[in-house]
Amino acid sequence: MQADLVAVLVAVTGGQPRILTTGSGRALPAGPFTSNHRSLQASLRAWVEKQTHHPLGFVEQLYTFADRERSQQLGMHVISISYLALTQELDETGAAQPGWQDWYRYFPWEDWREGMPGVIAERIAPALHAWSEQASDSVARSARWQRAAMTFGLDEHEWNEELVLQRYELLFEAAVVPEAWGEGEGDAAASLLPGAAMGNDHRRILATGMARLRAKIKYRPVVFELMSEEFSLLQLQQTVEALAGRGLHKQNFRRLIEQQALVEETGQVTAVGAGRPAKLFRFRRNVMLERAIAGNKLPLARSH
Amino acid sequence: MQADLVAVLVAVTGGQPRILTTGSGRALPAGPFTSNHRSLQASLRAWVEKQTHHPLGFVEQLYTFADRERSQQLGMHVISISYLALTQELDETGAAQPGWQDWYRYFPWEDWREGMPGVIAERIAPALHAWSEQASDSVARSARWQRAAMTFGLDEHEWNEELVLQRYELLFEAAVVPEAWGEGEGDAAASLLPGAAMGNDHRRILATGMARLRAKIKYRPVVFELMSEEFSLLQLQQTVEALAGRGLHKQNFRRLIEQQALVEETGQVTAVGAGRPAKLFRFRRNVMLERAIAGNKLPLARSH
DNA sequence: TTAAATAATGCTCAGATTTAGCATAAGTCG
DNA sequence: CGACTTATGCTAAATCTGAGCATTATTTAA
Repeated sequence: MQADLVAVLVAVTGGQPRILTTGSGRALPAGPFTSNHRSLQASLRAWVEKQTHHPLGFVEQLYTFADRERSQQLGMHVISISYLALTQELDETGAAQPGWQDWYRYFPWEDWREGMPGVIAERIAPALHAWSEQASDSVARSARWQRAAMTFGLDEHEWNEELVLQRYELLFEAAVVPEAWGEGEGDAAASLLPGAAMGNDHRRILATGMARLRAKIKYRPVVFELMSEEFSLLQLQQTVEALAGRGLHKQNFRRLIEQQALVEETGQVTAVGAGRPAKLFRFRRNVMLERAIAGNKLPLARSH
Repeated sequence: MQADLVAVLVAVTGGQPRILTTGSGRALPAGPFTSNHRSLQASLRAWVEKQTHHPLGFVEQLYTFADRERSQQLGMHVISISYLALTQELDETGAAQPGWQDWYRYFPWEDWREGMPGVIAERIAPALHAWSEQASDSVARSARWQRAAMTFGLDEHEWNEELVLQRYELLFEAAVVPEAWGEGEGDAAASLLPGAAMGNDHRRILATGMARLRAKIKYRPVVFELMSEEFSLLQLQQTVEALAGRGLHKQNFRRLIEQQALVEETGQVTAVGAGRPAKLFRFRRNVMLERAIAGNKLPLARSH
């Protein structure tokens, strides 16, 4: 039995959520768990930090799975232990590192910052409707559609940004993502959705990581791991929006951040472009402990 | 490399939260991951169901760890994958199964149903205070006490029932639990707290499971996996209270349950003892899907 | 038979939180 | 200077929560 580590390594650059990939964007970075490390997490940290030249601010285990399919030999399992980790894309010199991709490249339907993405009404809803109709009896048909509608915020249902994994799994079941097809099995291409696929079950792991992060930012101050030392509240908000895939109400966002005393003013203001200059803030790392224990909230009300 | 499965198997019987143990209550049930199963979860399910003669309603992975310490040979790791699973203690005939223990036996300080347990003021607070004082400088001392106070709800701090793991780890660091001591290392016994220890890191795993479950019942309808087919709202409430380790406000509890349409009346009433008979309810399994997707809430306000 | 005692339920209220906007201030740009 | 952009202050309304009062239905003890 062998153990692999797989990482969903997230950064937010220029208001876009990014993940580190390998294999021309078809895989998540992965490596064997080498026994010369004390623990799994230590092993992961060492390995990722060597690749990115950035300390990992936040690391969290996602899920462990063992799939026989993934191994050549029958009866042989590879155990994969997946992690979510937060970092920054650019190194100290601001140089771009290769391999980073926008995560909405893999999940175009997850980005609701500009409202419901066209792909949902144009492609996903019809596909899921067709899938619903394939069910044997009318009860199963309506159950399928119910599920589809709730998961994707169709009909009267609200969009819930945390259901990234459920949505992916639904699309998988409905066989409208290429991963659901075996090797060279039919002309899938025609019926496929936009959104890049990945090898193995890496897109599923990515979905798990996205879901976890979207849930986490609501009650733990992890966003700050993605920010540079000083930032404006708008930058902070845009980072949250990038991750959550939805717009936030600006005034309420600010109120909550300041109310919880998560940040302090640096005294500086932004030098740049148009509009009134924004005050700069820094994260009060000293509240880390309290908040990590007590919990905190980020507002996720809709915007506009 | 070898993989073990460890299960925190929870039931609530007679208003008490119970866990399945082995080795005279010194260990959690564990077994090797056998390769003749498709997945980890399938393997765990099969194995536990054989032991308990109960289908597992709810299974969730907790954490995977690899500790060199746990293995004899240097450089050899055993990977342990821990799970939380919910079931019922009694089999169909109502016969008691061996090995079940009250979980507060291992964590007496976690049961606040009758208010703050005496052990906190009498033993834990003094021990943690002493530990704080051992720190080198005054900043570290006050940081230690701050942490202790927040974690255990001392001073002005609120008790947070979800911090089971943090509390255990704090006690471990302060070396007031026997697991923190090496084999036969000194007369620990004198300074030890009430609360049964476990072998390996099983008490830590149990703490992880308790914490996860306490968090989960607040937003997923998992309590129902622990109930029998029909139940009164008081029984339901007492089950939640048993898990959460705190009392709830009865009227508010009912309001939330009914408001969310999680249950439906069976038309029956309880036959038993004192007081006005209670209506019996059953869980509306058909809302399982919606709720599993949409989330739901259990109230956890204090009672009295 | 009646007075506790025990539970179940119905309702109300005040305070806190959340959502959605309005209004204004302080800059940049053409 | 006027249009435009972004930052910020404030508030009203709706909802959610925590607490507690009051009443009803049964069992048990006096």
